[in-house]
Amino acid sequence: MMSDMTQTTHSSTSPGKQMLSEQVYAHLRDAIMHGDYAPGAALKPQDLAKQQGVSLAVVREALVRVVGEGLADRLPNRGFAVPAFSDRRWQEIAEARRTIEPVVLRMSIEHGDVDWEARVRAAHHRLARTPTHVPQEGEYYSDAWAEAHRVFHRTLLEGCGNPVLLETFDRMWTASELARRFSGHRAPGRDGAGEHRQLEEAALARDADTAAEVLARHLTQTAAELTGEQCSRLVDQP
Amino acid sequence: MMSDMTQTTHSSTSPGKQMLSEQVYAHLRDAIMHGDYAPGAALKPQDLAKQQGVSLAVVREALVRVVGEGLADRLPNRGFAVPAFSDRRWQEIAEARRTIEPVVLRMSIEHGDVDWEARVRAAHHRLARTPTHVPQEGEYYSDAWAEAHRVFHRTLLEGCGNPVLLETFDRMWTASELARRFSGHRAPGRDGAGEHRQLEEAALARDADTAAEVLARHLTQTAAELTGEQCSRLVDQP
DNA sequence: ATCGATTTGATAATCGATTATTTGTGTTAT
DNA sequence: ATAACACAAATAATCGATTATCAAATCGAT
Repeated sequence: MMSDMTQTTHSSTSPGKQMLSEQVYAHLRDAIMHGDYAPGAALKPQDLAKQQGVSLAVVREALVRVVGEGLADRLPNRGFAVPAFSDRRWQEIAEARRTIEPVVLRMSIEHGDVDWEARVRAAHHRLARTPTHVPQEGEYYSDAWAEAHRVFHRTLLEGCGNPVLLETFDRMWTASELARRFSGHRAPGRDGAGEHRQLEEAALARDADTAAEVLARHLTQTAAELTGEQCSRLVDQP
Repeated sequence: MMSDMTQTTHSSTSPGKQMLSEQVYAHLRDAIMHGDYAPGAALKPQDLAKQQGVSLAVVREALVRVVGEGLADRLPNRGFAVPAFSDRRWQEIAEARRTIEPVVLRMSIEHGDVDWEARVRAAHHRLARTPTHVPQEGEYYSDAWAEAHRVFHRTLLEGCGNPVLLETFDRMWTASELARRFSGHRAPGRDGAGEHRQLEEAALARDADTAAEVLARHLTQTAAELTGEQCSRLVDQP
């Protein structure tokens, strides 16, 4: 793909002249989250350095950051590797989300202002209008939908106004998406769109109880899908 | 079996051969948490490298990790620095803990087994028997007590059996301790020991409601002390 | 032939030096 | 006197090469 090798282009606006390690880090992060590497695959600094046209040091720095975010494992003296999520690991992540996110959602609904309401509406609109799949882009959810999905769930919680809690959400969402990506899961038959609409409605109606309950069910069902893979054990959601 | 012929370069203590970056990271982490650096102080890679007798690369790697854990800030092209916590930042951390920890404590009390009960007893015993202050060690809580305190609170939650939730606790505890260290707070007049005993009793009695309530109050009061204290000694940092 | 010790190839970890950026200082023109 | 510019010192970021370590392949003895 296109790699911005431009050295100190101080003219253009967007591409920016950030630190090299930042670019490499972002690239690595996106690649892992996109599923470009198989679970358990080794992330060899030398290959990455050559491939990105940078030195070992910057690759190593990026890798350390990636490990810090849980997007890679570090085997002592054996280099870095894409984490291989076990079924148990996925369950733990899902349980953590079920434990924390409903509580934060309650706080968000209590504290959120009008601007938050508007952003929730906007995020849901974008999510609902984004196609979940695009044929050209592979078998999994489209990148655009995955991002809209993340933004919607995050926006729902942003009313809490607490950066620490939102950062916790970010970490868990990242881990959750990575595990989902590796679960080899396909689009479920369940009505995700309906659940999202319910969430939006309850949030805007300031109905914290309903919203928290819907979110908990939403997360429970998402987890059930992935672990009980071949299960046609359908969801009770009308 | 191969005997330990590998005599590390100059390491005196037994455990021996870790990665250099790991040692430097641990040292840096402890130093920051101990308050060896003033809030906002610059962490100069060159100085640290010389001081630790290692190369810039390992220091840089350690610094990146430290930044990832929130124990340092990274100013682009301006190096690393100890974070300067604002009053607002501290409030946010405290609120996040009040939001999450009681919920996890409930889960812990529901799921914890007998081994967990034993560990809670042990942790509380150690905490109660450790002096909060030692004259020689400065004006703040003793290192031993701080560690016992952390272990007690963590053990209380460990019954939940979810590493993801415990990792969340670890991050928040670290941030909380760092902020507390920088708040310039002294020993409060409140009965912290009594609260801890209440927590232990409620947990072992499997009284989730009481335990969660006591924990929430404990965290609220801890936060109130620090922010209240700062009214007398003002902090100008925005 | 199998088990164990040893060599070997690959690569992770580290280092010393180079380049690029920022900050502070001094100079000059308005 | 002030502000803008240019220069200089400090240091952050990066690079190329070296050393240490591990895993697989090889060899030898029972």
